[in-house]
Amino acid sequence: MTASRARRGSDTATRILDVAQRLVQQRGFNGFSYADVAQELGVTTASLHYHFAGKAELGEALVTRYATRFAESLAAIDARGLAAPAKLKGYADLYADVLRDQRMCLCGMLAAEYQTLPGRMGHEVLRFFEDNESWLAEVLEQGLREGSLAFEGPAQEVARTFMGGLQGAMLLARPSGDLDRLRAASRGLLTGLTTTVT
Amino acid sequence: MTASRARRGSDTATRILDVAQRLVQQRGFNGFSYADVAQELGVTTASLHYHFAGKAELGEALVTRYATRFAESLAAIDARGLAAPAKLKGYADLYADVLRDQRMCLCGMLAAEYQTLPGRMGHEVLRFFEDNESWLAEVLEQGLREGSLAFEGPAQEVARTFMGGLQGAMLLARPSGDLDRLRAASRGLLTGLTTTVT
DNA sequence: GTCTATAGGCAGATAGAC
DNA sequence: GTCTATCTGCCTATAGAC
Repeated sequence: MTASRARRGSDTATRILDVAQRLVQQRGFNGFSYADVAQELGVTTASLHYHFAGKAELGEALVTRYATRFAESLAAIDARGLAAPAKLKGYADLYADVLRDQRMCLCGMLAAEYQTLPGRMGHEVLRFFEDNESWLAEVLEQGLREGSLAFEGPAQEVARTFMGGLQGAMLLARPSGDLDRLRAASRGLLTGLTTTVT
Repeated sequence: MTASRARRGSDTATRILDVAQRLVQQRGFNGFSYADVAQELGVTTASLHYHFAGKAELGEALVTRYATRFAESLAAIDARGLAAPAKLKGYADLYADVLRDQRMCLCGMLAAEYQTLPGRMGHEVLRFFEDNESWLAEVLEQGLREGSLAFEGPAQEVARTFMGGLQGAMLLARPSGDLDRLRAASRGLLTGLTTTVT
């Protein structure tokens, strides 16, 4: 897969992933073809098959890269040493970034198509959400300890509700192209967790 | 479209819609074919084209029927004359019904695929969500008047956040096949709106 | 690494017999 | 209403030249 390349970020494999990712986020895994990607890059589909054996392998690479980058973003939030509400705000902001260009979260889109995905892809999508849940649950526990957050029930359940709220808000905001809808939902979900007066 | 038929609910057009609806809810509009539906019904694709000129027309019929039925369910909730929290619970229960058979909400699935949908279909999907929003917003206002609900900001925004929370919960619950996740999210979203002590 | 050429299959769709 | 037969186009994928 073009292993030895000094200038990362612009070799062919990476550009294929970039275009394919955008297409999946906008149209779904069943809504784009090798031909779409090839045409946009000005190459042939045969060239794509050199870099990624098949659509399934391309899909796996997409999810893997996306999950890695997302984990890095979460680590970056952690590194700032913020209070729990600010961390949640940072998390929600990641979603706002995704919504630009009328994109859905890659894994949110793939979750919708889950039953049609190649097996390995499906597993990676599941893991993405589990990792998100774990990170959020930790932040929520931190908030409890700090007294900056208040909620009932297991942190993991609240984490899922929060993450689902953001995914659903993206899902509904995208058709109308209204970024503010996601922002409003983020605010609403956050205020439901924040202690009224610190 | 097979207009004159006494025994409604089992004529061919209806059975086509039933199978197609399930396939769209499970696999997406770009994840099923006329051949899939035809095979399951033991007819040919040519027969499907007799009832629905093309996939776009079939899709429109699917959304129209789904929206009509959903509106009827909401009217049924209204007819019971419940307090606002109970109405919201009734609304959330509609989503729980949908999740059975690993199904996504038809319009939630189509929202993901929005950018690939035939124009008319897209419009109908948008209208579905607008109608839902309006109904929820009214219930929320009722809750404010009753004193049974408490929230900040415009009712319409809260309605969107609530609806998005349920759609997102379905999206995330379906891959793991865990119905309880949706129930937990429903509870969480509701308690965020309910006045602590009446 | 990228190309041309092509295979083989499935997609949505239509014509016309029954 | 449903069928057979067929069309055209796109899809994923491969072989082999450059």
